[in-house]
Amino acid sequence: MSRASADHATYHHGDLRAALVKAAAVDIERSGYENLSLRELAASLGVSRAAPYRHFADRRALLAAIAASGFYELTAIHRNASGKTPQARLAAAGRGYLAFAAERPQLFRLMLASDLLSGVAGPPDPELIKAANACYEVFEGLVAATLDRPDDRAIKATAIVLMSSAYGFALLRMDNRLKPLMYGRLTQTELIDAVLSMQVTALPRAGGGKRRSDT
Amino acid sequence: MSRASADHATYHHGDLRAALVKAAAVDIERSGYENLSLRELAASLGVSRAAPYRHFADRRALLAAIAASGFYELTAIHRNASGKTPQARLAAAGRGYLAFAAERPQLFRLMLASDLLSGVAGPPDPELIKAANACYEVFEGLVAATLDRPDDRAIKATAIVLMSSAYGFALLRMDNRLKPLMYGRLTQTELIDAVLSMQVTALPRAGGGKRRSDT
DNA sequence: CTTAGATGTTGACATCGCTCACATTGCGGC
DNA sequence: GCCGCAATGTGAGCGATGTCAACATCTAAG
Repeated sequence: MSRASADHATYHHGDLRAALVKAAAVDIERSGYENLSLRELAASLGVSRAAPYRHFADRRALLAAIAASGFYELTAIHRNASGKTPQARLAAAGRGYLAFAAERPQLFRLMLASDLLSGVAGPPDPELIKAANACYEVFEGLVAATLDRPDDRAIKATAIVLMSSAYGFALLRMDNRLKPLMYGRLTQTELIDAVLSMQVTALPRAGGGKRRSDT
Repeated sequence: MSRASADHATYHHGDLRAALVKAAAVDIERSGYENLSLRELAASLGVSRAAPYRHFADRRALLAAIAASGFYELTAIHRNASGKTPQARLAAAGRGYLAFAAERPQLFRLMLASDLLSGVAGPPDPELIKAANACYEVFEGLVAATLDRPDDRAIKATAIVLMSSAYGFALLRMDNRLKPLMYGRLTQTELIDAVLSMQVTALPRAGGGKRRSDT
């Protein structure tokens, strides 16, 4: 039941499925999901090359399972975000989200920027869709709690806009891509504050005003 | 055989390098950059499978060239954004950016969400870095023009926040991932308006105020 | 015309995802 | 206890892929 250790020669592998997901997640963080090799992965776990196919239909299915587990984790982060006010809870969730993306950038990229959910390389895994939607709904709940008059349109518009900001910033920040832009000028935390406060500033108006920018 | 019908062909295959980039971009839009096959690509152009290696060191180099050409195009879009006021020009550039992402989602993903710039699977291509930086700088210029007192910190903070929003929204919107969330409630254009107006609302304060959100 | 360099081809190799036939283990029914 | 069945792991192998080396061909310069 516990994680099978390499030294213990077991009849069969303890829980190969879980071991595969775990080891693959580590591999991915090292070299990106595009470069994950199933054979190499199997070898590193001491099983044959065909063994993974007893638990996953194909490579995409493994990646989908990894992504789904990532969404479960992210959902828990959102659920556990604590604070005295709804705004504080939302901000805490946002920081948790950005921390998650910073610590596991390649997993984050697999979850939200791969072809797994796009359907361009085959229909998306149903469990993955469910996991991603569940994560979104928790976030939407956090957003709804911060609105004074939470009608559905305002909730969704605000949630999507906030999510876009956090998502885009998380991806841009990864791999130190932003670093050359702020040498000695802006620290990461200053930037995060800018993102958060900018959104909070604009928040009350979101979805409500018909205010249009001049085209 | 199926020679390229280039009437100004100088030697064997006209301009194979450009033909490769162009055909590969089409292939990528159909099935994602992860599933691009060099051999298939070469065959579709009527050349042998080793021919591409006369122009690109490896598969990554081809992908990098495609991504770079995408950045050139995006830079041109930003440069050509027209409007009466700086704000209008910035908004026009934003719409062009979102339109680009909507029309060529897989190219957009390759440019901004692949492992090419991350360095996790080898050092990034220098030309690609240059192309991406050039694109950013044009955008930063558009942002700077909208600020009243454009000190460097404010410019960079605002540019990054705006870029994050547009970038995240573009990626979230692709593959109709947002569609289930707004059935009969929000149209795409309404959402785009929300993103833009929300940013514009918050814009004057960005990077300037020490205003902190309650944590 | 000659020749050097650029461009394209053929053959080969290692690796990859994936499948199939077979061996082994564990568990539930007798 | 025993047996059989389903789950799990193995090994060999197929087709496709990225990549390289040796060879062939064409262009352009001298």
